[in-house]
Amino acid sequence: MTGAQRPTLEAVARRAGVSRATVSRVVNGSTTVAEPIQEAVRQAVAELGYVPNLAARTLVTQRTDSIALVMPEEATRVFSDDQVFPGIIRGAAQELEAADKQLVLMLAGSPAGHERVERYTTGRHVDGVLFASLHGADPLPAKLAALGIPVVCSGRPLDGADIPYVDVDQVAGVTRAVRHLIDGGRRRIATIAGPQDMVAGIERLTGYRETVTAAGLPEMVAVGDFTRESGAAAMRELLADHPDLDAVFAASDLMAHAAMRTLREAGRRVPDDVAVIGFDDIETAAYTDPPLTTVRQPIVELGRQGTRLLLRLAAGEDVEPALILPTELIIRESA
Amino acid sequence: MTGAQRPTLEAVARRAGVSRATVSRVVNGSTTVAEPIQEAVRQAVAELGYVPNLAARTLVTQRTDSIALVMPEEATRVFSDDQVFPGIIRGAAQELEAADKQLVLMLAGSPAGHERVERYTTGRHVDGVLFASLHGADPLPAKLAALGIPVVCSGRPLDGADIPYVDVDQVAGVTRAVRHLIDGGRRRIATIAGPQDMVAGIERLTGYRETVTAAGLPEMVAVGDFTRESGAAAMRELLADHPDLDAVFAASDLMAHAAMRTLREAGRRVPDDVAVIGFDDIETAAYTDPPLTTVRQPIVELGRQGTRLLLRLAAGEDVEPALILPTELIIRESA
DNA sequence: TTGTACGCGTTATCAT
DNA sequence: ATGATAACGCGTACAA
Repeated sequence: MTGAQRPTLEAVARRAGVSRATVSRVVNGSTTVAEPIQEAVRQAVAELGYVPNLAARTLVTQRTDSIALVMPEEATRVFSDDQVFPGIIRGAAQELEAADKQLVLMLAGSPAGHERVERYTTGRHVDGVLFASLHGADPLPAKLAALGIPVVCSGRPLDGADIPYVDVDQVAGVTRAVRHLIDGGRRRIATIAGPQDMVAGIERLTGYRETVTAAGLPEMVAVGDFTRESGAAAMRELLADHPDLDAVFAASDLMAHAAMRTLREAGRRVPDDVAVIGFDDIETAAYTDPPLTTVRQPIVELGRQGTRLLLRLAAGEDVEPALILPTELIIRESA
Repeated sequence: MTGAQRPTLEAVARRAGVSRATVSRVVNGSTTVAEPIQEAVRQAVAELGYVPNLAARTLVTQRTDSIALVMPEEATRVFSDDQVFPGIIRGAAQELEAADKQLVLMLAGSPAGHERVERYTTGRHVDGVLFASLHGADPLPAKLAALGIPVVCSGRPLDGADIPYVDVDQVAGVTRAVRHLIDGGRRRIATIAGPQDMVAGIERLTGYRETVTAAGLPEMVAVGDFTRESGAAAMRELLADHPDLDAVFAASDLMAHAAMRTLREAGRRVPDDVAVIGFDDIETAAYTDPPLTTVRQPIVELGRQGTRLLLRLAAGEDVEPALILPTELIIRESA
């Protein structure tokens, strides 16, 4: 029982004994239609099970009622148990639901994928584009903005493009974490930094550097890419280079988790010998051994606010150039 | 520098000195166009930066080139560090990318959300719908199928509807896990079951029951909802009811993780006093203390295969009624 | 307040 | 092989 012709505006009009235009008005909530007629139309709509054809509507209104969420897809990272990207998806979905718009999810990992995203978004097939933290200085956001397409980034764009963005106050969060270590008497504080082609990686390292330097303490840095594997490798590197370290700030909880395990394997006790602090506050953080002290970022809220900003932009409003959300230091037992 | 009119087929045609129809043919890869003309058209397309208007195309072709991925959204579950849903998203995205189609993500948690999904999908705004594991006996898949809309479920539909689905062999996976416990000499094997309104929860419990019963062992069951919190509560319940248990099979890694912690807090050693096995093999499983023995399910592959099935269905092919993927017992140190 | 008529950009059906 | 031309379903000036 397939292809039963979908009813069109025309069919509803016939049924209700009015013109297409009137039906269109009722469907779109115009107030200039007499009440009894509205009622008749609504009845016909219900009887026929009429649903507007979005393609036709888009063709004339030039709106698609959908926005794209673009995420970098490193095969291994985006959907490991890192909760950052899922959190952003969820926040965006919530906000779009309220606005009755669709979420088109695009992964832009491979060059082919990136090309595809570019084709799709520049083709104006969406009303706006929300970029989740990109790698390097991707020129696409600026390109879209130049085309007049609403764009918002999650995380400050690295190429300095003048694109509205939402982010958490990375430096402040890291500063609080490192201060906490210092206040706890730690003096040889290392860091496992995030990837230096992502703004979150860069800023968290900056926060570390500024804070230890201001305290007159030495810098000890190893670089990872936010994953557990990289965290373990970085921790081994730090232990080899600085066997006397007494604390580690890791730029992600996953790296912190792996670092704790590596420390234990090396015979160091956490936090007695080495204190560890992470960043993110993923759910697992409360279940590590010992439970992880970490900097919580409101990741779902980031997705929501970014989407809200985008919707306002798409509605033609002026928006603030940046929206910075606060972080919170969650003190558990690892530091 | 905004709204610069997008070039249309008409503009390209003028530029290339041919008709709209010819440009359309070239753009859509028809072979019946003379080579030199093809070249001229392609040049014009490139110069003008022409991109087809999808709405116009959809209007006439009746295809949208997008499919919907519908997920239940329990505020807490879908995007916690459970990797099931992100994994399905990723698999679907990969497969759709290859097919050059878009992924429209819809969360159907609230009644309002569910209603929205229904409106959108029945409105034929997508070429097909992939449902991620649903709660209870949702009538929507069957309703869509009755409308002739291609539908595939991830996980067997609970209402017995005749919808094609993909799933892993839950019972076989659980059986292997419980057997492993029995082979290791365990005789008082409890389970922390998943929610009994989801097919994965039901089947994993079935697998447990069948296996322990076949071995002449007693059943000890507590029910959770796949989350850590519920796992901890269930473990406490089991300890209270059956203090002499010597093994636990948990229907998710998150619950297994929490169970291990609860066991330790109760003074039981894992695996010496109580062996623990989970289900999923999320990344964290390798990093728990001790590392978790678990049943791995190929979750990304599930998303891929489901999407592939859906695409074939949308292409008018006949497809097999079900596709069952194998699981694998990953033996680590908890059992 | 309601209806008429046009146009949105594309593909498909015919002729040629 | 190519070009007119008619849909596709809707929103909206404009007319009544």
